Amino acid sequence: MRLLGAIGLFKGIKEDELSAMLKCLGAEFANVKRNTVLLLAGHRPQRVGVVLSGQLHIIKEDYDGNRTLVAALEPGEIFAEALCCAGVEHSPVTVVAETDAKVMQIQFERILHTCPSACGFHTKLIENMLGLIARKNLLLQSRMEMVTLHSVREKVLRYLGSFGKGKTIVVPFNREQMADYLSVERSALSHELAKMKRDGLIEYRKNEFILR
Amino acid sequence: MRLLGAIGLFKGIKEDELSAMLKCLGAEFANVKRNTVLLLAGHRPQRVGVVLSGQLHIIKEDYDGNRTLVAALEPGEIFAEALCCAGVEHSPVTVVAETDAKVMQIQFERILHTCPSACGFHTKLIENMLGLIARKNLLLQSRMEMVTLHSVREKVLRYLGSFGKGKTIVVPFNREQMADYLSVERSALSHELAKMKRDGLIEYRKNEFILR
DNA sequence: AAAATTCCGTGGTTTTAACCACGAAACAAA
DNA sequence: TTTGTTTCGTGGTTAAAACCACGGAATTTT
Repeated sequence: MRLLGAIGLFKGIKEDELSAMLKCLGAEFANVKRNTVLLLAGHRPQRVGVVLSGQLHIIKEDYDGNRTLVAALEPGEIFAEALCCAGVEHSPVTVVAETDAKVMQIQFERILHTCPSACGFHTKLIENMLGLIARKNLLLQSRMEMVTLHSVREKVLRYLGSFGKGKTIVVPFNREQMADYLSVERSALSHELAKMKRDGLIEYRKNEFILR
Repeated sequence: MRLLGAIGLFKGIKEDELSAMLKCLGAEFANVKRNTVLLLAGHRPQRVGVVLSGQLHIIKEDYDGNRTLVAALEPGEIFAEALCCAGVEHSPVTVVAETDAKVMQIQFERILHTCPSACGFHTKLIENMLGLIARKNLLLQSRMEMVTLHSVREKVLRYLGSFGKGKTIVVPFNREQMADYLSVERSALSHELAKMKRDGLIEYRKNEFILR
């Protein structure tokens, strides 16, 4: 369980406190097979999940039946935390194991409400959760600003600009993913990048960019 | 201060506890003139604000100097809470009074960390804050899903669909605002709405819609 | 009621991005 | 090395949305 210490949710909690805490929180560990459903759309999210190994997918089923991938979760990431904190009754998404995986799940109630023995880590845990969700908030906010720009060029400039000018930027995406992130079509992105290079605005090779 | 009891942040806190709590939190009240800056971009957000009267604007200054309005805050709304919770050092936005206004500001530290006298409302307050931010999160998430759809029609269907089918939907926007929200151009939205009416998908008069 | 202002729909034009198809490069596997 | 597979750029076409301009309806102000 070396991983646990590195998870944002548990930041600042001493290694030797961890196991007592997990017991107090009613943490459950599960080795799940591919395609196991960890949270079903429509149900009430009551547990915060932590991915320990493998990959989970967050799936949204449209009103007319077609599925879209909302996110892919890697080890160390957590899920259902915002749903729990918001107190939603019916989850809008399904969480399913994309590969065989190991998952930890914690009763949300036990995080929030101090236990009879008033363990010291509750406040820290809540503070961490608050920080995580707030940061996700800001990320969503800034992505929204980017996505709502009105041209591919603006989006690219904003995106690269967020890293800073002049220096080499290693974008953590391939073209397809970058296009998704900016919410444009892949080939349209390629076209625009080529134009911007011609116009002397940027240079790039693969996923390394320099903003002039 | 009747308003305070109705604010999400203070939900569940008894009326008669409120004033003691505010003292404990170091709440400061201010009557500010139009154009007063309440939080300056680049500075460290340390206080959570509550609008008591008037209107505030959240402004973002682009790298190249042009200002955009991120949000307009009405009485009862709070601001800077996500920034504080995320622990950001330099605010990306400025908050400024658009009209003369009355504002309450609370030291974030005092919300988070229980005071020496261990007032009982801290946990409740933090729980409320967590809920507010988590819900904002989900809102952003679902708006993102809408905004990233690839046609005006899809956006409209998704938006109206979120209210439900068959019944009369009173959209809380005029056309311009609705277009902004969907991130499309106003006249393009009008065009598409007209087409959708012709196609028998929707009916509408002004901001009242029915999704068939 | 008249005047002014805001809001909305609509036709027409232009610009842009989506879409499609394909080939070369990069990379991985055999 | 050959083969297969994924990734990316690019030309050409089509579809869609942005943009513009205007007029009438609706609303507010005087």
